[in-house]
Amino acid sequence: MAKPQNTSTAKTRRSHNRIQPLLDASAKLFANKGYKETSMRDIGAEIGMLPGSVYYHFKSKQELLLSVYEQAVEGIQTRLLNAIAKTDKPWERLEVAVTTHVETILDSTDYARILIGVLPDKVPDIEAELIRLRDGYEQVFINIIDQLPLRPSVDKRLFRLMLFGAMNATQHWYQKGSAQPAQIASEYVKYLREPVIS
Amino acid sequence: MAKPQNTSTAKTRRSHNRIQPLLDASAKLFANKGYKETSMRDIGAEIGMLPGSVYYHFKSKQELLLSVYEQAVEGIQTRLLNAIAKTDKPWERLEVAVTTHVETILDSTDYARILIGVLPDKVPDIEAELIRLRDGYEQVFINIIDQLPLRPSVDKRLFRLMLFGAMNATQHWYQKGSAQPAQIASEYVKYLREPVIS
Amino acid sequence: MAKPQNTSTAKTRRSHNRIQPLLDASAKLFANKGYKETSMRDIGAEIGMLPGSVYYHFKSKQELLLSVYEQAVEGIQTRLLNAIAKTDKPWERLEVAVTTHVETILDSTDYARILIGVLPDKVPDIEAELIRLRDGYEQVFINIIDQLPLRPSVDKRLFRLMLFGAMNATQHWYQKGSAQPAQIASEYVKYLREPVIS
Amino acid sequence: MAKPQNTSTAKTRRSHNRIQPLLDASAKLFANKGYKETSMRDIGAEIGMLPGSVYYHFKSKQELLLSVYEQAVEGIQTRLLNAIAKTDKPWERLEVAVTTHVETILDSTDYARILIGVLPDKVPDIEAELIRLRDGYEQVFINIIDQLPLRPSVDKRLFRLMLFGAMNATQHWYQKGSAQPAQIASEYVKYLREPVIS
DNA sequence: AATGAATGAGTCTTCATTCAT
DNA sequence: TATGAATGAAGACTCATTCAT
Repeated sequence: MAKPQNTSTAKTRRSHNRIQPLLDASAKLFANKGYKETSMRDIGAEIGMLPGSVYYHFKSKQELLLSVYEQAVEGIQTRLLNAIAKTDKPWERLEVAVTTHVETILDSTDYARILIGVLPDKVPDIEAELIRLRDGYEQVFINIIDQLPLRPSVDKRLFRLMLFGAMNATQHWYQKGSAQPAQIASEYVKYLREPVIS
Repeated sequence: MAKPQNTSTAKTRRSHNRIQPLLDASAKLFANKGYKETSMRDIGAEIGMLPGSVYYHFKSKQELLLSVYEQAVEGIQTRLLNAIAKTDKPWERLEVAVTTHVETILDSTDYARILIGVLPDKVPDIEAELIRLRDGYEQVFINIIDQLPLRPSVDKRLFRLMLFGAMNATQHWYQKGSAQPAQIASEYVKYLREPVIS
Repeated sequence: MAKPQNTSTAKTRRSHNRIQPLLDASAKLFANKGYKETSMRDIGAEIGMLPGSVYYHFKSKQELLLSVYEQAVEGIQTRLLNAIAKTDKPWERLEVAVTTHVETILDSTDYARILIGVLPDKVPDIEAELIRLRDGYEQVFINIIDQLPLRPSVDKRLFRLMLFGAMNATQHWYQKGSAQPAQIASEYVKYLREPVIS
Repeated sequence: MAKPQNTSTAKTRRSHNRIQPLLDASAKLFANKGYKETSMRDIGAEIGMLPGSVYYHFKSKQELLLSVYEQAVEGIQTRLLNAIAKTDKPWERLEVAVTTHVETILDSTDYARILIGVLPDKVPDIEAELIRLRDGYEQVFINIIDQLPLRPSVDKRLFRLMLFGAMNATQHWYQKGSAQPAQIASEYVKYLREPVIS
């Protein structure tokens, strides 16, 4: 997912110009090693900054995670909304959405990977906030699925949770070289949309 | 999953029986807080033992995790095999398997939850061993899915990974009171087996 | 051996000057109690610092020892070279060298005592480095002995090892008040230089 | 040095028959790794005994060291006395003594190596006792040197300390294959006895 | 805006020792 | 005689955080 374009004015940008590198470094490390496994020293070192200096910009490690999380959600959500804007057909929209989601959490910047890799319940102090952010994003899926012509017996919430579980799990087994993210995504949709039985 | 039943006499039981409490305590804490987030002090305290004493029984925290993991795999696998033994029909077998898996990781002991909650790549030193154990269990699913009469265009590996992702994710959102684990499971199978489209 | 004189101004001195006190404290404790017997807590306490704080300056106990060892070698070597520069006569040079060595390891700073008191093979991880440093110093003696007009039947290496053994052992039995280090040194040289037989 | 022959009666021997293996194991480990570096667990393991069991035979690690030390002194002393009994000539006696000592601390059992390798001042609680034992042995050398026809200007104590330092240091640099212990020993005596100057 | 220095609580682990059995 | 189990103190080291400069 693209780093969120900086919309701030020249003035604020100047004073905050270590913020973005800091977020990028954190995103990278949180995504690759995990939140707990990443130290403030690691983060600082990544951009040639001492651990104490990081505190000038963020008042705690949790704040850092929160900011990264915010940018991550904003980024993936923007991308998703752009992608689904291209069509009106419900199942096509779902496929595009699934493809976008899977592609984003698999190969793009490190930001989106955090959304799946860092579990809110491992950071109790900001768990609620993290979940709130994530829920905002998932709402897009709720809407898409809501438009789907599904049999009444299908529980749309369960359907979404199933889909999310499947999509997010790709991060744990996907490795470059085998199937492409987009292929995985459309297969998943296909298994749900068409009868799988021979 | 059943804790290995203690077949020893009352006499011999006295000596060995700090191992199992230790494993139980570890399972509980690893499952609830995470591996890294659980300290040897926590584990010891859980059964009224000092941190150093734990080392009489396990030579490292990793060894403890490994043992817990082994028991977890053994337990869930036994349970699964028993469950699917009741029927021969492929789709029924799958449904039973999915139900068993979901029920096990949701409500039974803390052991099975570790299988989903503790990611092997967070414990590099024993990562391979952990994966090996887990793969043994997943093989059962591979076999079940292999027997399914699926359209040739369905990639069985992807099908399984999708299912696993969906099943394991339940652990992150399930809360007692709403849908029952068994219901969730059979819904998931239904979405795959029957056309969801109205 | 002279501690490196601090040439910095009062201003800059403030920041850096915990390193040298730390080395001094380590030298003292390593020399008096031994490497293994000295804890990071001991070292920190010696200069009113908490154990964790020591790690701001040195990344491990071994690094600390290594630095102390380096300063020790540098100090004794400088002192030795200065001392032998005063004369050209081979036996005089040896006597001056022996005297300097013995005096240094007996009464001067704690640094030199470490060279004899801390055996490299007790610190396997940096053993090679320690030996390399020590060898650099011993080379000076090799050169001095090489200039000595000795009977061809004398094995210069053994001669040196004998001398070193004798000199360094003084540290284990010497106590202030009896013979002076310089006297001991010149006696040792005399026993080798002149016939000891009546 | 030969393990001290067991002079106890059949009765006491029977009850103490784990003592000697324990001492042997300790001697081996203390000599190879050092006193502090050897744990009671290491010692027990060496003879298939649990750490707690060792305490049935010795009430502390220090007691163990003390016993090992006693046997070591007894052994090397017996060997030395036997060796020097063969001649009356003072310088020959010295050469035999030096040879015996060096051979013993270099190649024989692990016992004698402890005498040089374990420094009494690292075990303050029994330091005095250890020194007393060692002094008993060194007395033999005092006597031998006393018989030597030395110039009056030679300080016999210093002469002995020099010799001991040289002899004991061999343990730190000697490696099988180069000069033989006996050769080293006789060279050392030669350097003192005959003028080394060409 | 950042650094250098330090803190204090916590991490896993080791080990001499004790003691009931 | 020896074991199994546990203790408690200590070990090296890590880390989020603070703060004067």
